[in-house]
Amino acid sequence: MEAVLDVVEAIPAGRVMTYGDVATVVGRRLARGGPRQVGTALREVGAAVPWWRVVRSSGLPAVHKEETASALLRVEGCPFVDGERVDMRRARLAP
DNA sequence: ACCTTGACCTTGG
DNA sequence: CCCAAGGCCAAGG
Repeated sequence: MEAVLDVVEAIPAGRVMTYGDVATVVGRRLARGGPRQVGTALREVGAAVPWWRVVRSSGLPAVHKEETASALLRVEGCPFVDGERVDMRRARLAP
């Protein structure tokens, strides 16, 4: 869980990573519950980490604060498509 | 100890 | 592209 936060903090502005990717990078050892636990961890820590740089595999931001998230991402210069989904091909940080 | 919930993912219609 | 089903597992009641 500690590792998860590190990874998220390491995401550069304007880039994003999916929950699944984070779980993969961290490894099954620490991200035991897969993507779900990543989300849970972020919820616990609150605004201490740039959680808005973590999006779903579909490219849409997290469900509860999608407005805020997309806004912040736009400010950071993250590429979008259709005006809402993140352009994964460019913004996705390689695992 | 059991049950429910949930910032999700993948696969198959 | 949209929907449903199954899997995953930590936390909280």
